Amino acid sequence: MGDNKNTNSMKTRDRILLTSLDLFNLCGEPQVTTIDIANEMEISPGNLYYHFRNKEEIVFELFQTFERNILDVLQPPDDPGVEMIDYWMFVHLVFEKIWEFRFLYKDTATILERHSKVQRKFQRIMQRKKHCCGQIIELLQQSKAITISPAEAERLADNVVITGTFWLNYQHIKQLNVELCSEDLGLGVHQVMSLFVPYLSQESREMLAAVAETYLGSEVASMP
Amino acid sequence: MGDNKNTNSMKTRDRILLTSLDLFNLCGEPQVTTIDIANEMEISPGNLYYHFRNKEEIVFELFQTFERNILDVLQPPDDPGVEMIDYWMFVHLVFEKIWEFRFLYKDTATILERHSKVQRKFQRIMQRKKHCCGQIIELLQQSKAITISPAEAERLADNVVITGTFWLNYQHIKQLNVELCSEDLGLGVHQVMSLFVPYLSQESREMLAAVAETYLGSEVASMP
DNA sequence: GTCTATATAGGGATAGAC
DNA sequence: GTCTATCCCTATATAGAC
Repeated sequence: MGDNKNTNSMKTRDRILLTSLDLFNLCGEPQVTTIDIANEMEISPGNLYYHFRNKEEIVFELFQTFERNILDVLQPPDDPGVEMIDYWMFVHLVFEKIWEFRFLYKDTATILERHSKVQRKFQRIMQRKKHCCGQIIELLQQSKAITISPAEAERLADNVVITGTFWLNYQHIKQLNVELCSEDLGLGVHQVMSLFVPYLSQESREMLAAVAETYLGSEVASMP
Repeated sequence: MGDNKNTNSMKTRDRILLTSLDLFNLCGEPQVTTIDIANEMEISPGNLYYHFRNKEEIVFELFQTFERNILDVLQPPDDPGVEMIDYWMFVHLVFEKIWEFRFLYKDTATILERHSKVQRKFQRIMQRKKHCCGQIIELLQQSKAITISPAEAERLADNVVITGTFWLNYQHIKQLNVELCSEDLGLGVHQVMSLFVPYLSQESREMLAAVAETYLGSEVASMP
């Protein structure tokens, strides 16, 4: 039943949401029918339609949960004493939240096509990601950890968002047979952080390398 | 009828392929039915099924054309006298080919889901992109235009492929109302090239900036 | 709240005439 | 090669009993 605690004691409405999320993440939202969801839960399709007008509404509700969660996470560290490890953890949190709702990122086009409300919300999340990235660059610059021109900072922010948004898709195509799991997310974090590396001071670069070593360990050596 | 010359004098089979390509690119492959294709061409659905067993076969044939084309393009420049502009043009050619078959990149997951043959082929195209990128880094290093460690070169190559593969998706979400057109591809090329910038020598960096100026002109100023 | 049964619609695909 | 007619299947969604 995936990572979520989905027990029979829960309200049916919530169980539908959790089961849908699991199936969507596993098979892709377009592949999962309302019947599939009902079967998996061992309830009748009629029951499902008592709780939700249609499949769209399930997707929309899941998206709203995602939106609340990710906007919550997208508060970059801003203490004066932030270290490289804090940035790493921050990116990791974002990746974990995306992982939890990865079906939204697997078939984004198809899903956004249908609901213009979700379109704009998804767009705003990406803008927010970029804004966060800008703030982080600002911070790094203040602490002399990075040297970068405004124009390059703009390109860097876009590249961070692109890699942060599509790394899962990339990895999925790269290893079609191997099923990715949440333990592999560190590789994505590493990939994103690597975008900052050439701009970092020698000192910060070494600190980042140490963090990567800690969090990836041998994994980094076995990367394809 | 899009960019392709699709005239009534052509063989029906080829007209089906061109019309499908246009509709797929315009609306997304999952949204387009065989009926839509037949209607657009003003032939009967039965006629379409005379030429193709099913929709899958149309997609597969289009994919094969794309594969031949892109593998043809993915030969990085290797003359001793290559300049920054040659790399720019190379990336531009890749973007143009992807643009021509952009439906494959818009709903990749859904499309790959169905045909395991296409899966492996698409995977190989990405590997090839990365290989190309590696060769380019090698060349740049030989001509002293770039300084980069092997580990960083590996991350850079992945980032280049990610941005090269998903920039269209990114741009599409970013500007949902505005319809992207092939004239905007320069922005994607610029985004990819920006990944190399921090590693470039001062001289090469200035050359690249000049090329970008020429090919983007005022466009670069109006970027969001 | 939950079930069973069923209506509806749309897309994929075929048969057979021309 | 092309058309018309039609079939089948599957997914969505509803009605009404319990």
